[in-house]
Amino acid sequence: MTRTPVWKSIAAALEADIAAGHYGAGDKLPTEAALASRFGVNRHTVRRALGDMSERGILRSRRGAGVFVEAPPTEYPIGKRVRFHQSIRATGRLPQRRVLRLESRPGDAGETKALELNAGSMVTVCEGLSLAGETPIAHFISVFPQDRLPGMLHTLEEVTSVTEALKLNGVADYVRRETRVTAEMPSATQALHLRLRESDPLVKTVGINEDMEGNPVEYGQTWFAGDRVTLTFSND
Amino acid sequence: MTRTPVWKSIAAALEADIAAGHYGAGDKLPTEAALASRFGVNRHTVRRALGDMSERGILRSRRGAGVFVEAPPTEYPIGKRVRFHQSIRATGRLPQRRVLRLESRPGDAGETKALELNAGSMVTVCEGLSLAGETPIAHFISVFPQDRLPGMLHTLEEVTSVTEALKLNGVADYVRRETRVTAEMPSATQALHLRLRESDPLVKTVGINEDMEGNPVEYGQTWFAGDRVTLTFSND
DNA sequence: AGAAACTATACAACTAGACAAATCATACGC
DNA sequence: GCGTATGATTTGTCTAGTTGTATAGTTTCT
Repeated sequence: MTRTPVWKSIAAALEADIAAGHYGAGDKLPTEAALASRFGVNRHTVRRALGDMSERGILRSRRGAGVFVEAPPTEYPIGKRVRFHQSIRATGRLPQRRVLRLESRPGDAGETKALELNAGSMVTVCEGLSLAGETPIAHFISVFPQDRLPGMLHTLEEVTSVTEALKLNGVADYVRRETRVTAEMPSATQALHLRLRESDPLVKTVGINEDMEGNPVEYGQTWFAGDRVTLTFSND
Repeated sequence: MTRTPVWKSIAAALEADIAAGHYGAGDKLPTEAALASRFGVNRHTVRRALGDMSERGILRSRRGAGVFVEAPPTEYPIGKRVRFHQSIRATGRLPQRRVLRLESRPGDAGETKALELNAGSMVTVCEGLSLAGETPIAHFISVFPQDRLPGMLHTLEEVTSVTEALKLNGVADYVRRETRVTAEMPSATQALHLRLRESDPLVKTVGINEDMEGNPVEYGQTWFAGDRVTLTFSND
């Protein structure tokens, strides 16, 4: 008789609730147990509905915490000027960076080549997370030439915006020379930091920013949580 | 689908930090609360990681004071006497070897030359993993001269320490004649065995041990997981 | 008979919050 | 200058709640 499975109608009911504004982005749904009793079914049946919605990106569950309504993906424009803080602020959320590592060391072959330095030149490395509000968006490793920007290490300890840090080091403006995009699977640590499963793919961008004289000032690798961000390219 | 528990990734990340020298012996780690927010998890999850590391002797915590680095994961001294079991035990952890391959065969050109044997002489080969506690530290291939040490093949089946195996074959003591160090990227198999990404570099050492009469008794190649081990050289 | 949907139970992993106990830094009194 | 009181920090412990996963059994439809 029941042509449609129970779990599908549960998913539909929950989607209707969300569409009606009953639950907004970021809100916590009732617990699986509560939903199970509300719909008069077993918890596993609810879980199937929730699992389906999670796969479609509507929900995200955190073990031990609950199930939450996911925000629609952030539009991240990549063009001549790539500015993280501006992009996030445009979506009405608070851009943040959390620094995981900050060090000076000799650059490896790839880094010195990208920054057009002599082999073995010192570089300043900043690794961290980009957040929109509370949600981690991306994991990045930025490499700066230390001889051209000797004060970056110190500046980055106090300033979280790259744009601002560069400005404080004499780079008033900078533009993106090139951006390469690939897909990668997250390492265990990345999955942890970005709060996603090891099976969720990342979008990796490798980019070089140069100052107005054409000198490279930053070689950056960024791993975006694929389903939280939509990269958009424009030639402006 | 979280294959590796979160707390294990946290422990691994902290161990890597310690191995990289971000926190030295005796240093105080960030507070549990700070680590929790850095990794985006609950404090209890951090505590589980710290507890695991404490059990392995890497950390020591004092109520009200903080968590301190007891011993860096692996300071691996390379000098006249290179003793894997001693080095690991000194860090308060259980040294282990897991044998992957054990065989006798004619030695190739490089092996017979290093061991000062006639071309085509038989050698005993032992390939395996070195572990500190649960953590794989290195992948090694040891080659022994079979005519000087005919019993090694059998002894190595029962004894995990090279020092002990050599002693049982009449080599009471031995010293390192020379050690060469290079960097290599791991093969897929090595990455798997050492539980690291194929992008994580290895430190490769090639060494010759000789008995007190100056006869080579072991020609060993070892690939260390670069972020878990710090090789230290001394001329004692 | 077999597959799909659903139920039932149990445990592991993680979150959340609260409070106790030890430690540390600082100000105060003398 | 020195000991002490005090309050903030930090780890240790406890209770409770939530999601993830595994196993096994029942119903229903074809």
